[in-house]
Amino acid sequence: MRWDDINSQTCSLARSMSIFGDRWTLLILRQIFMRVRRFSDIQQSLGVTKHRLSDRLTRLVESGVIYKELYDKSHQRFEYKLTDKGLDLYPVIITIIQWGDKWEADEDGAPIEYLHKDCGKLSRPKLCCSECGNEVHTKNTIPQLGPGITNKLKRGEFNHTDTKFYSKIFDTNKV
Amino acid sequence: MRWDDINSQTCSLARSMSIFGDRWTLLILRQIFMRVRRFSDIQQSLGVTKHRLSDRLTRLVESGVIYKELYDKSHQRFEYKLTDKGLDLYPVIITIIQWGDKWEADEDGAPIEYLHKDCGKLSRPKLCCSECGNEVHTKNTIPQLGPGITNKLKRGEFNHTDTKFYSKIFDTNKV
DNA sequence: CCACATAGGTTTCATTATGAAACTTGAAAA
DNA sequence: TTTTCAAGTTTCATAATGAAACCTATGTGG
Repeated sequence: MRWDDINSQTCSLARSMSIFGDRWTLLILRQIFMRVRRFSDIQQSLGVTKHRLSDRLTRLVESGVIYKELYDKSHQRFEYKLTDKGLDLYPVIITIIQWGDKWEADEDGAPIEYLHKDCGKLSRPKLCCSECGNEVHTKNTIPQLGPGITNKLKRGEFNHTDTKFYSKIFDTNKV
Repeated sequence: MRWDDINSQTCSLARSMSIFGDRWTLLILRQIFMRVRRFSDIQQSLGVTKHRLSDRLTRLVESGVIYKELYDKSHQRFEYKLTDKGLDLYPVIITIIQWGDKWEADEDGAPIEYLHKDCGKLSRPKLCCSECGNEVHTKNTIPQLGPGITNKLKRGEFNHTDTKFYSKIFDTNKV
């Protein structure tokens, strides 16, 4: 299956991967979160080639994750800033960093720590239930078919790729 | 910069990307979380080529995210299961799915919903502070240099790549 | 017993994606 | 006037990926 075909699937993870499922995109976004917002600053700090960076930034603008803002009119130069859609990637980046801190850091510990303004303490953010506030993990959640699938099934619009994708997980005939 | 060089950086995000920063790895792990654990089941459900799948599974085993468990002795066949390190990727996958549900789903809504056993309600997990429990987002957190950097700086072991990486974000001379 | 099927791969080869380095462009600083 | 700089683009070699055929050790139906 090709890159561009993946995001046609009815799967939020697959669609997300079609936007930032590569080596660089999340690193670029992290720099932007950290206020490294100009082309050459991002390029030099990450060691990504200009070619690749240019391509990734274009794609991120196209998918509405970042936008360009003029900061030097005479040179027509831009800073890259996060849209609301991009700002919403903060939990994704933090969660991955948390995992890396725990499982891939060396003996020295976490490279960066996060101070939470609300309480003034160093925070290790956790994933919590929106309803009861308890921590969420594999063992205490049950995935079930949502409207994105059941509606399509009712209308008979569930395609072959999606059927193969979900039939191993759910009994899609039982809806 | 090459793929294999990235994870030598002192950055938890970069190191994580060197493990699952590609189109397929997180999709494969998601299937394993969803109990799709055999080679051909994963392969057919995702539409990934056998070649790629074989390669990705090998890498995930090597990096300690999954392990092989014999389920058919005469055929020497294995299921792929998550280690503790792999199970800890659940928040990463859920957080990305949440983002995809919000920003990339079609009108029908989320393909899959998650029932939280603790409270019996459909949950939209959020990132919360480990100390005070309040939600964590860009605006209310302050990143600061952690021991993973300061210790190396004190010992003079901070390399050129890392310096370039962090100097745009922090004043690493001030430590 | 023979032909065929099945799971879980590996091999081969064409296509894409990526990296490295040189080139471009327009303005400004020395 | 020459040089520098930011922000790219172009070119070309190398690496990653996809598609499809092949392999191997069972198991099954006739």
